[in-house]
Amino acid sequence: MNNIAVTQKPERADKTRNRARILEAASAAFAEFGVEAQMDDVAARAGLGVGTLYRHFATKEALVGAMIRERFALILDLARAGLEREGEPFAVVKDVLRGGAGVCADDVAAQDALMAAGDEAWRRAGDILEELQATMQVLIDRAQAAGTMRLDFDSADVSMIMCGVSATMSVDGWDWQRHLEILLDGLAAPGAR
Amino acid sequence: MNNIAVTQKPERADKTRNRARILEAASAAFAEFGVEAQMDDVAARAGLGVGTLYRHFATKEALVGAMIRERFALILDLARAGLEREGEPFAVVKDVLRGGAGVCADDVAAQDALMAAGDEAWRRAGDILEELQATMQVLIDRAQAAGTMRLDFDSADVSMIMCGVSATMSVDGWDWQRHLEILLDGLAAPGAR
DNA sequence: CACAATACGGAAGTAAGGTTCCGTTTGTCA
DNA sequence: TGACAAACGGAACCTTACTTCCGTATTGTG
Repeated sequence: MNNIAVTQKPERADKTRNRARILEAASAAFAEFGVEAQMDDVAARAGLGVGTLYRHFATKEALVGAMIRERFALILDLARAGLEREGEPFAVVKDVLRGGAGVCADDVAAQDALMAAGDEAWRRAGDILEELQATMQVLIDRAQAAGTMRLDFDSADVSMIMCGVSATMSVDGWDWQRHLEILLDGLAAPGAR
Repeated sequence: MNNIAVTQKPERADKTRNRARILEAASAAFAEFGVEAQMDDVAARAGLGVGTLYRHFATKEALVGAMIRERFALILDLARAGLEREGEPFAVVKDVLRGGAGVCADDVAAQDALMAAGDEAWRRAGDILEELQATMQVLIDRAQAAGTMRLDFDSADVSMIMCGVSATMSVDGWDWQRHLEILLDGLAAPGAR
């Protein structure tokens, strides 16, 4: 984008530090209040003024977008690790999905915020989401080729079911792990369970 | 509640008519804008002033609560009809769930509004939800007794998975029916599919 | 038909929270 | 160490919606 002028001054140290602080504070704030978390609160937790927050992230949506990126980068790592794994391919798919759900569940309320995030926030993470989808597709292809996974399911559907599971994480008393397991059982090839 | 004085004057005709209009208008507005639908807009669609809207529903939350009631009353009818049906009990459970999802999908964006509704709105529909749950439990018991449905699932989990499916309905390009079918396959007794 | 009683209309009030602005402070480099 | 650019702080601003209030209109009854 703006890397045309390659010889630019390095970023000031406080800026780098503060960006990290903001992201951390935002995680905490969104975890506590969901989407309702307030910019003032995020800034306070980071020990900074709102003005500073806004110089790092021009809008609340941009901040949420950055958080989405971080989270999906984590999940992408899991999926990539799955590519290397030996063993029954459908089992690998299931483990990756369990892992991904785990990442979301680690921080349920922040998850809540992501679910309510606008299109714009998601667009900002578009490249990572695409890569994640491509990786999942490879894993799915393997499992389907092995005959252990149902055929009418692809990487686009992964987002759908993970969104469904995530949506249920924030309700007390609901057991999202069972929800996920039911879904995973449903993903098995007919007769393979 | 306030039916102690049984001999009260009948409601004025315009009041009854307007209440119905508001509910209809609210459906349309929520369908178009989700939770973001505005009270002013609902009033305008009903051809009424905001003041009138507020005399019928004291807060936005109360209005949403009334809508939730209406919707779940419909689903409750489906579940009750399921009680009468002959045939394989797990198939009945599946059909009722498909029907319930259909009711939600009829009006996806309104569904969106319900998902984002606060606790208070849900509490107002508490009695219907309880009855729905009790009815579903009967259907589930039958299916589990027949050995065709997985045993680690009860009526409380119904809300969870339906919420998961509903969360998924409002995204273009996602096939919530497949999502539901995967879940239903996962609900079968192990080895029964 | 007139009179209560009930309901309606919609402008104005209010609260909440995202965003801006500009004076002050901090970091970097010579 | 001094000077300039880059960052910061946070009070004030502005928009957006929900809600209230009270004068006006409608309904139903004797």
